[in-house]
Amino acid sequence: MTLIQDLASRLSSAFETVLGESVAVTVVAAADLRFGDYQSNSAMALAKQRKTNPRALAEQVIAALDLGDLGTADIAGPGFINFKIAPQTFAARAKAQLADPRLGVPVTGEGRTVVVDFSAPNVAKPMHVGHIRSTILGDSLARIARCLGYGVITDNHIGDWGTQFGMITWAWKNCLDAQALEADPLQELLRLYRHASDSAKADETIREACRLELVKLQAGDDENLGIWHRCIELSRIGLDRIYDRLDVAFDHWLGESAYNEALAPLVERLLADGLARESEGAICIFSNGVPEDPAKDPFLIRKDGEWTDFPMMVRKSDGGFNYATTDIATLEFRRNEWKADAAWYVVDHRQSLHFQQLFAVAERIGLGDMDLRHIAFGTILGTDGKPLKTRSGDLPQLADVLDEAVAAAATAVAERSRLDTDEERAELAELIGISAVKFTELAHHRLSDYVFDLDKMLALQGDTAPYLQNSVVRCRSIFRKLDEEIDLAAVTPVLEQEAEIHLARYLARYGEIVPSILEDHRPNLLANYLLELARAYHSFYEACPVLKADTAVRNSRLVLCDLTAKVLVHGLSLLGIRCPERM
RNA sequence: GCUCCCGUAGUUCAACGGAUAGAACAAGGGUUUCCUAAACCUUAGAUAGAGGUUCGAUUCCUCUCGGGAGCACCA
Repeated sequence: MTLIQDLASRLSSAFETVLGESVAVTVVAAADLRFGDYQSNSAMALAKQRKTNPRALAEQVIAALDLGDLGTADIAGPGFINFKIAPQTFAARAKAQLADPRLGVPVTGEGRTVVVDFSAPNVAKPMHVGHIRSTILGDSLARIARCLGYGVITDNHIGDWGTQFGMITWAWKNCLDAQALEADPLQELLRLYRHASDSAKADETIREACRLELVKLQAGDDENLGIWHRCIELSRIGLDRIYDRLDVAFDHWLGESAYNEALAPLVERLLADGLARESEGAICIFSNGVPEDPAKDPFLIRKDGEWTDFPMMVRKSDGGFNYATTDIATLEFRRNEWKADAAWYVVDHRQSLHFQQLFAVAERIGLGDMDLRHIAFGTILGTDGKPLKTRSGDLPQLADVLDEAVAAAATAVAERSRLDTDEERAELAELIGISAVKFTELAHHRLSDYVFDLDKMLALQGDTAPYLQNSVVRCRSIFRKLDEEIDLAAVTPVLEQEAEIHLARYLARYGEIVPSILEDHRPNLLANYLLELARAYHSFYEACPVLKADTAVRNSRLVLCDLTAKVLVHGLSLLGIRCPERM
């Protein structure tokens, strides 16, 4: 049980005693430590409902409140109830936390299966910087959900069946450079794609030719399927290399092509059930009048002063399917085959309208009980403040960006690392460079745009991954210098210095932070927490010598060091970031 | 035109409707015979504007201004 849960439960009993009925109460970590460690606004909220005086209610509640030896409570302002936790409570918590493999993180997702759909690059095009967000964010959310006990299925729903394959196939047939393909397959595929894309843009007949290649592929044409297989195979090599470096793995790679067989029957069924109908030669799903407010209806749009249909198209007039069809089929598969209770789509915010439609369709086809989330994120901007554009083709490739990050980290390592061998240093540079990129992503609010600025990303001080990693290294270093075996599990810390209490206070919050991330799918809350914890540790480290202290104090502080290292390592692992032993 | 997202220190970011808006970078001043200075301590600096709801608003509502995105055969 976390401190918040403990306090809330005791407070709830006190309210029940006073009011004669059970009521919901809230307790949150105090924003300002001068007021205590935790606070509750419930007296104000409940007094308002009952039209009584909030301070008077709070006083009655505090009189009825049994905090045991947790700490003390008092009233402030218009009726805040502030809790001050006793140092020995924090000490006992630290001891218990150290003995707990979960470090105090509760299990909140047991029995629930969630599919996390993220990364999903288009095959045959190298990943570019724009793919960082979905990949890193999705991986972290999957790790966090797994930690909380959810059954997690990660699925890389790659774009391996869409329009770009028509283009690539056309270019493959018309201007493949076999030697270049041999030498550097990924670059040749990219060249083919760019060539076709540019040509199609400029020339109507080429656009049509590409479209026909796609139709042939989707109809099962042998030659086109052969080319397709070859492209997938080659692309996988490049993708795997990047996922390896990023330490990202998927349970499944069920791309759009995996659902090809399901699409035609799906559309027939939608037609038969009256959920879709023909329009201008295409098959579409229209508004069914729910919700009543047309502005909230994803199938309506305002045009020339009136609300007009904005249907979801499931079959094009040429008979081809588009990704709306695939997404519906994919969702059904995830429910039927994987028994998923939830699906989280970690996808660019620009697709929010599409997901509103998809989720509305899910309701209509009987999947309304699924918890479907579009976990949207903002745009990565260039240093000019404008979005990096996908179509232009001149986006920095992800692999190059990672190389640059590692190179910059290598410079820093060369200047300040205490590691001896070149091998260790190279390994550290790789770790720090990748960590810096990941942490930059995860420390931001997912909906905000951010400027992709390598220099800032790699400023290896302040609010960065190396700052956190360095805290762990400092913890570990102490234990390397310790020349005796101590059974820390037997030690009950005694907290006297403010820096010790402050550190213990933050350690106790870990179990409260991790579940809260999934309330709005925001790993940046964890990133912020870890920075605060690391700051508390660094301050403690400066103020409280460990190894030179008397035995009892030393052992007490060793518990804090060990627990800090464990929480930081665990928290960083939920962000997909590893820690070095030394740096 | 309509819909959605976003406007917080010079810069990059925080803040379930809570109290005196919190960090980092940059700027100024300090700290190392002492466990890793990728650190610590310290000074200065911000809610775009106007209304409204509320005991209480950066947060919710309305409008204005500014930035971005989306608007059926692309994904």
